[in-house]
Amino acid sequence: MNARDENLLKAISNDTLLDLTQRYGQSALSFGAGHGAGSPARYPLTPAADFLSNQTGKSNESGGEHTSDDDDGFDLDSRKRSSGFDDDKHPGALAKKPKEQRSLRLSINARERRRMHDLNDALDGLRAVIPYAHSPSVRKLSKIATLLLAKNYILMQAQALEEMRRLVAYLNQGQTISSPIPTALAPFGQAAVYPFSGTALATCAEKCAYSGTPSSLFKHCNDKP
DNA sequence: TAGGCCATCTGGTCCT
DNA sequence: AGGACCAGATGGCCTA
Repeated sequence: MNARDENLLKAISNDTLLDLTQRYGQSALSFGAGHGAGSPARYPLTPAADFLSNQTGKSNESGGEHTSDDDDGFDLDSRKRSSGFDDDKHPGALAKKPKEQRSLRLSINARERRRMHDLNDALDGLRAVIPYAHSPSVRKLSKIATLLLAKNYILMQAQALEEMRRLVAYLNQGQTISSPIPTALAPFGQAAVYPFSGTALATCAEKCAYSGTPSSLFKHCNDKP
């Protein structure tokens, strides 16, 4: 782990996460929210895909699933124009390769693109279940911030569970078995960990102020204090 | 304008 | 052999 990551890790300390969690309660834990059907495509067409959409139009292939084979026909020049591709910096560039290698390379590129998109989808899923302010005024968590926040969230959940177990054990001491354990103290489930039923999300600025530790994690905050 | 974040391409390595 | 995974390089976009 490099120094930058360590700083980020400190920035997303357990205390900070506890604060966030207690502040936002369960409302921030919209499991699956915003990650289902109907959400706009997050990946604008790459030059390759852009080209393909034109190609498929020309070639009478209507709206089928995007496969790696589809990408085999994409136009190198269009990619070079708008995707930062530069033959000068890539001496072994695609255009100079035989058609067979070129087609193989394109298929590999398409697979890699899909793989990264899957990875990003998974990160979006993670963002959806960790407590931070999901609002239009708050920029999406960066990848590294998502991972670090998720890690601390897991640690916090484990800690909360352990404390809850201790509490239940303590309450059961000297009490008759007949008295039922309140559901709010159930050792499992969100109710035990999130007794707060927060409804409205606080602004990012409030969140940042509450956390007390302005950090690089909250650079996404666009709210004015 | 510098720095952060990101998408993409690419070649290498490992696995099935 | 083909696919998955990875890390480096590069350029675009956005923000302070």
